[in-house]
Amino acid sequence: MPADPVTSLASAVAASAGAELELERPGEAEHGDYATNVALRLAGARRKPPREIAAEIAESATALDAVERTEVAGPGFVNLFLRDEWFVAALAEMLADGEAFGGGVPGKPERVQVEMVSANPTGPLHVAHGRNGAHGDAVARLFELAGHEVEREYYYNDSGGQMDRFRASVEAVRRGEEPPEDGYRGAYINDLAALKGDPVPLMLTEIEASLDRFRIRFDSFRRQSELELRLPELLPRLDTFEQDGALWARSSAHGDDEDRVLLRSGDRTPTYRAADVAYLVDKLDRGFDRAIYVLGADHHGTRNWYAAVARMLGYDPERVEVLLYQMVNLTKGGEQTRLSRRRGDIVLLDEFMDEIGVDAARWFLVNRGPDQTIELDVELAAERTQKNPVYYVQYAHARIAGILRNAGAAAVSSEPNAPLVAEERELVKRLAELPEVVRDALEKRGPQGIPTYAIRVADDFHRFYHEHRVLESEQEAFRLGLCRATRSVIARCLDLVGVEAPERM
RNA sequence: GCGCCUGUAGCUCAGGGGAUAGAGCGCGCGCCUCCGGAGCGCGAGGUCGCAGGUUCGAUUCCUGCCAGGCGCACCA
Repeated sequence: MPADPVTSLASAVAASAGAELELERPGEAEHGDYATNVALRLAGARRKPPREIAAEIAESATALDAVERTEVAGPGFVNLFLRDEWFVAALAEMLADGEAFGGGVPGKPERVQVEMVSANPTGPLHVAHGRNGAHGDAVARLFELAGHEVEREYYYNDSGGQMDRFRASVEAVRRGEEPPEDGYRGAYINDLAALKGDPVPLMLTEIEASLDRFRIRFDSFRRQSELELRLPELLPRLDTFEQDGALWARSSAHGDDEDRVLLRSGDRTPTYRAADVAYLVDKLDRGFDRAIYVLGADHHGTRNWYAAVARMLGYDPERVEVLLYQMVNLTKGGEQTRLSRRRGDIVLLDEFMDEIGVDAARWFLVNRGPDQTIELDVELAAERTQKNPVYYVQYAHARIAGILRNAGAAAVSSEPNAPLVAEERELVKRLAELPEVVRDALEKRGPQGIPTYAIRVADDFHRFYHEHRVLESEQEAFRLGLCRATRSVIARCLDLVGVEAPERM
């Protein structure tokens, strides 16, 4: 089992108290290292005053080795004050775990597929696609850290009206003509026209290059045209009906918000929704325990469609998960006006990365919860790029790397030579939070807690560093151990959001 | 009209049934004989949209209302 000192302590306290409980870090130092509100929760059921229950729990917890003393406070909180031994043991566990600290061994390891970005290759990626990828990739990394097997997939439409217009536009330019009225235009169309062959794979190659730069690698790609071939076999297995000359899925009867057209009236060609059916079967038949769709909130109307398809086909709908994220709203110079490509404003992912760098770009796009619309002032983002907290966190990492470089072959140990100082204890407690922070982020499919936590870690480290010397101090070995663990935690957090952890800056 | 999301400090946002609601930026004041000052400390700044409800306790949960965003295609 990977180290999780806080949970271990909580279990120990729970055992002595005879009740499930959680520990939290009080806001005030006088309230101890950890506190629990079980007594308040139990008061109703046990029909006893909370402070009375708290006193009993406090009494029994005092017997624990890790606990120096306890107190009952406020309406019935139990505050725990821990001995140095607990901090020393916690650090030792973290160091023993090394890179694995924060990870997990799931009771039931899953094969997870995260399908993300999936922009149709009719043009370069926008910042909104960046949010899709940043979010999806972070969730994927969380699953991996938790011990699951993850594959990243990109799905795209390579046939149909949109792609026809795209190809026609490139062809027109190649003939020296203007793209059709409803076609695509722009510098990239001219660039594609200068190359030979089908523009779709050419465009896809460029998209892949952008994503590679954005540090997202895909394990597989799926094309709509290929999947559609299975439709004649699959559609009869669905709950369908004919109306107005079209074939409909009766998805509203299976949990969807409405029915969907599968085959158009007239030419009976399959819709995108029909291709969804083939794709879902394709995913689930490949044996993924969990198929995750990452979709922009403008697709929220179809969030129940996928599970409905799974139900109609007899699959467990629990295997299908739709992650929604809100829009990215770019403004410039504080004005609420939308950006326009025409004005040469930044809306492309590549331009965004040019402007603020890959690290800040990844950070900005997972920094906020997926349910929150991102309001981004491009001017400020570029101007304040050096003030971005991402650099604050990276700086802490580089600073520690510097100390460890200077330390050379000096001994590293989790055993202290003297009583721990407040900053050391605070830092250990902070590092010990990682397993829970990671679990929480995975559970809510919201990686925004990671950057926030990373800032706190950097904060505690900088404070510790400012107050105490590491090298040539009487606590050198212990503090080097603390540095090593801190660096590892920061590196882990940065990795989870796709940001580099520099040795130097 | 219906559905989803959001309303927390000047700005951008975390948080979330409990003890004095947090961060970054911006603003004000301090700190470099010292392992990296891309740093540290202190301060000003909030009726957590409004009104009810549940609860010993609500900024957090529920309902209604107000405001904003996004959907409601035989586009993807």
